[in-house]
Amino acid sequence: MGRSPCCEKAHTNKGAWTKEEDDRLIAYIRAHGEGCWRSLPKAAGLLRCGKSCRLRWINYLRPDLKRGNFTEEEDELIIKLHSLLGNKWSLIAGRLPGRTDNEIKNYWNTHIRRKLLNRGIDPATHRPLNEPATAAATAADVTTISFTCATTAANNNNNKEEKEKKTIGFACKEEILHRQVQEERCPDLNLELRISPPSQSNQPVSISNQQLKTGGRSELCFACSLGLQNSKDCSCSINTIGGSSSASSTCYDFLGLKSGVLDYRSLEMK
DNA sequence: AAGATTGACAACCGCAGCGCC
DNA sequence: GGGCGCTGCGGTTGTCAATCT
Repeated sequence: MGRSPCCEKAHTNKGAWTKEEDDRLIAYIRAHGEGCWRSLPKAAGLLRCGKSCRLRWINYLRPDLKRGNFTEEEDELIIKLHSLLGNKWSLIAGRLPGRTDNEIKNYWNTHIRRKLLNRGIDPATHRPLNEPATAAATAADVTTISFTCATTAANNNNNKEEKEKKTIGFACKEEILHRQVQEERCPDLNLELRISPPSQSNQPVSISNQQLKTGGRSELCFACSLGLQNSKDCSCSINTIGGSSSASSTCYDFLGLKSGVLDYRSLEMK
């Protein structure tokens, strides 16, 4: 097929950004706003590709960024989120205001990995390093969780679902296992994780403890189940455009953003 | 003091998803 | 429905400073 390159590499700068380039980028975005990264460099008079401009802005120049060291609370929150989400740095960053996915990814690789290893915890599986192989393998499997139960009946031949199975999703059996693992790991951690299949209300699958209590509401999309009910990814029927309050309030509260369950300052870690 | 090694983090690369035509 | 372009994401690399030998 052959996609055109994102920029004319021969005429673009690479490497570290200069103060002047930063100033130009900031001035342009202040005047015109974010977006249209491909045409931005030319319009702003920068010899950079749009991708580079976007990265520079998002990771270092955005005014709402919180620079400086990570706090102990942030450390522990990252660990908890990583145990749930894996290397979904953008999702993790979304729970840490002022932090970027790149920053968190780097911090994880340089600090937290070592910290967990020092604690005798495998940073990939969040299980003890001396865990028997079978248990470790089980935990590793849990990091790749799927919609299998929710979708196999109706969507056996759905390629998209197959892809989701390979990436991230939640299966009923595996979800329960995941929750059990989570509880073992962090017995004091209450993330109010409520996951259910996307718009498969007639299938009694993926029932969390909370759902058992409430009768198992399950009409929400995957985005909603991740607490992204107002995101562009939300496709569930209850999240209508215009966002009636009843619709959005019906969505689950992954990680307790709305309910405040995930007030990490109140979380205790051993 | 100088070279080697390690650590931290900024930046790049390639791919996938999505929307538009 | 399929091609194309844009954007965002995650993995990897590059660079520089600090530390070690």
